[in-house]
Amino acid sequence: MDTQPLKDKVYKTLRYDILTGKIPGGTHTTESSIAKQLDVSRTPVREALQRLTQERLIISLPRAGYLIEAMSDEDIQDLFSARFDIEALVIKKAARHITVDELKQMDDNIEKTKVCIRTGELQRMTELDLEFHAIIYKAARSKTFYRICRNLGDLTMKYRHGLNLVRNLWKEAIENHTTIYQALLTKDPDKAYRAITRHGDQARAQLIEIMKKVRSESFFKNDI
Amino acid sequence: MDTQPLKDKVYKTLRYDILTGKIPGGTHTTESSIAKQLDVSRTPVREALQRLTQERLIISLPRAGYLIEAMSDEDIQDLFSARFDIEALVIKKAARHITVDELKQMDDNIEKTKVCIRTGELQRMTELDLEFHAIIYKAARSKTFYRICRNLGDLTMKYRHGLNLVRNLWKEAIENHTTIYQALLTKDPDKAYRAITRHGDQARAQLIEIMKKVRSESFFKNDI
DNA sequence: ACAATACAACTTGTATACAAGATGGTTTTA
DNA sequence: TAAAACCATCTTGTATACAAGTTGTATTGT
Repeated sequence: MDTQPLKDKVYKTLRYDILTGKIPGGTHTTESSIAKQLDVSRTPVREALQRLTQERLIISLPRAGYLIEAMSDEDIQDLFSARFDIEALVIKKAARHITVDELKQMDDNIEKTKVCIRTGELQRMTELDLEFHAIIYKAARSKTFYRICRNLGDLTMKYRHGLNLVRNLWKEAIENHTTIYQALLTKDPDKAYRAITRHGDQARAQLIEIMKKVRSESFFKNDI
Repeated sequence: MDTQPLKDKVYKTLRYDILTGKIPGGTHTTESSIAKQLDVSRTPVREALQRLTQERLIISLPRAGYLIEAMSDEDIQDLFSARFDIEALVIKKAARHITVDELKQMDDNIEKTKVCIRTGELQRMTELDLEFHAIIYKAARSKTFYRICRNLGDLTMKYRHGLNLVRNLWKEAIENHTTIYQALLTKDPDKAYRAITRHGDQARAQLIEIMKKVRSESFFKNDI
């Protein structure tokens, strides 16, 4: 589409680069430098940066540029906990409303993910994971929860990036997805609740593990 | 403060006017008209409008101005349900972490509200209500939940405006606040959970009642 | 009279010029 | 030599000019 406004292009570009870690947390940047890089004026860049600021992906330093948000370990854990707390709430609703068609979509999603694990398409796997959870959000039949969950899902994406490095963790995740799917098949809210809670607990444990590793690695690097 | 950027002033002004209903839902407006009214250029207005668009308070019509969001009854109920579902989750956490100082703040808040009910300061009552809930959000010790709850609280504010007209409803609300406070005093998560759930159910019932009234009134008006 | 086309008046989208504040280095003075 | 003041430079903040798209109306032709 040629008709897409520049500000949206800029927004999407920056957002993607931040969420995938291409622009690492802690990076300092300015409106002009981004404008120059993307060959547009400052105006669309300003608007994109403002949206990202509101989404808490970057921090505006008044008259001193912008900083790519780097959450503390504590904040990251808080984000993950909150996300799964809310998803646990949401899945109960989803269990009551989910349709056979949506269950079919989940099943397809799981099969596709299995293929991706074998072929090692990391990027695609992340997309499929987002999609899987989005099916649940949608099945809950609440616009408000859908919006909140999508937002949290996007935010966590940034910090889940380390997971891509460990093949094993994806296997665990897909097992959990299968369990969740089976629970939803029976339309039992409590069963689904337990399934997603386990998924969340494992994800959180993995996160802490990875954070430890990253921490110790960078510790060594800084020490040399 | 003279140092406050114009865009922030514009944002706050518009936001307040929308949330309090001074600018009614469904109103159509443009960047230029707002700029003229507030005697600033379009630039700060654009940025304010964009923030509000992201917050779902207004809708951007590409090259055709802006529309003040007017949620459907269904969406409003969804918003209220989601808000109290999440608050129920949050208050369990709050019950575990709340300090005596915060409990004192709640107590003060309740006393102040009682005074306001007698004097009939509607504006102040709304502020105190937001404050009461904010104490709970804060006591949950989760930045993520705090952010979500504040956002939902602000959004519901707009649609709670009808409540101001009915003195009786405020009395019910303050009774519920007292119950919640007492539950938190005992630091019993489940008791607190039950208290806020009741508060939510009543608020939702009141909302439906008021929506019916508004609906039938406007029905008559349109019928003449 | 009706339909189609063109134009005029809106709208937002984008670029740019300039204002104003903050920061850091350099120069000057004690 | 050290400290203070000033200025150059970099940042965002704001205004404005112009581009481009959309819509509705008026005019013209059939």
